[in-house]
Amino acid sequence: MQHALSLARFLPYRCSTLARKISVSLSRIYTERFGISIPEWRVLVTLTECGELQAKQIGELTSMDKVQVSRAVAGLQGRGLLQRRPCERDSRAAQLCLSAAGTRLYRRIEPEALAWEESLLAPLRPAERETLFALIDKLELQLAEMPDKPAVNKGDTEQ
Amino acid sequence: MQHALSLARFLPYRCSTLARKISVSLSRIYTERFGISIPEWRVLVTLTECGELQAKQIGELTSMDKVQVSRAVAGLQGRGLLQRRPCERDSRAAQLCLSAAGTRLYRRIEPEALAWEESLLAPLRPAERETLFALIDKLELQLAEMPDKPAVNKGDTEQ
DNA sequence: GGCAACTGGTTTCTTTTGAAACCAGTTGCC
DNA sequence: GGCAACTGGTTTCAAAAGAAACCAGTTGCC
Repeated sequence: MQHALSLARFLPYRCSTLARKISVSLSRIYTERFGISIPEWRVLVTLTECGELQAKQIGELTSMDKVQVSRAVAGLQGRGLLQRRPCERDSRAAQLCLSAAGTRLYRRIEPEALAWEESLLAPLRPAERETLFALIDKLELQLAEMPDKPAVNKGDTEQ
Repeated sequence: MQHALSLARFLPYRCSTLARKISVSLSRIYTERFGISIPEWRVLVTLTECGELQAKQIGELTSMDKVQVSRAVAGLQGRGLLQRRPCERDSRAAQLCLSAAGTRLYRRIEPEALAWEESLLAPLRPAERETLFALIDKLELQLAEMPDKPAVNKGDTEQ
């Protein structure tokens, strides 16, 4: 049969193993030496980028669900890397930002993370890098528009 | 600072979230309706492709470790989808292949999986698809060659 | 033959992840 | 005001993943 499925040419497989290998290799930089998990790392990046955010916003920006964000925030706060300030508009929520120690830690990790990424992207010319990100953008966009598959979802218990 | 890290342009993040979204969406096809996990699915594909293999070979072909393979194989065998035959050359190992039921099941899932992939790749022209796989190949190759430890080489990375 | 090192594969234990229940506070509506 | 529906965030519980111990069989070497 002419279009038999082969893992080597099956995008979900290729994408998944590539992502896993990248994660494992990169996360050594902040996991082994600084004890930062991947979700915690994402929170660090996002708070550095945006300054002060609520947990929900972090979730939206990082594509993590609220449980992951909650745990990452708790972890960072427990080590004094993050501060929470009550939100006056809504007392359920809190405004989160990095502490001085958190910012210092981030400054130490960031250049190494960027250098690692650079060494991964080394074999790609600038145009190829653009193409890569553009293709990822297209795929994400397409995913968002694809019907969420089989039968219709009934009770939407999303809260 | 000119090259501040932003998640949206950080390949590890983009790749990881893309892979996760793809997996979640695709795996519904075989998880919800057929009770097949992702590792089990990979074993199905690989055995269909190769006929008869030992667990170790499956692991190499699918980038899964031996624990994952062992569990997936046990799961499939438990449902009569896979047969194991003792290997005469080495009685520790077993020759694995799909049973008739396993092959039938696979034949039902495969076209749906391919159709799903096709709908994901729909916005990409053939040349773009080639480019995408070529880029993934390059990145995997580069990953394999990168030192596995955070050896810090500042600034260099030219070439 | 016999012993040590090794390998294919499974099991056990711990950590991680995700789903759903939950709590506290807010909003909308009468 | 008061009640119901909702939302931000945490906790609890169960499934999944990974590391390391383990078992049984094989290989190499004396």
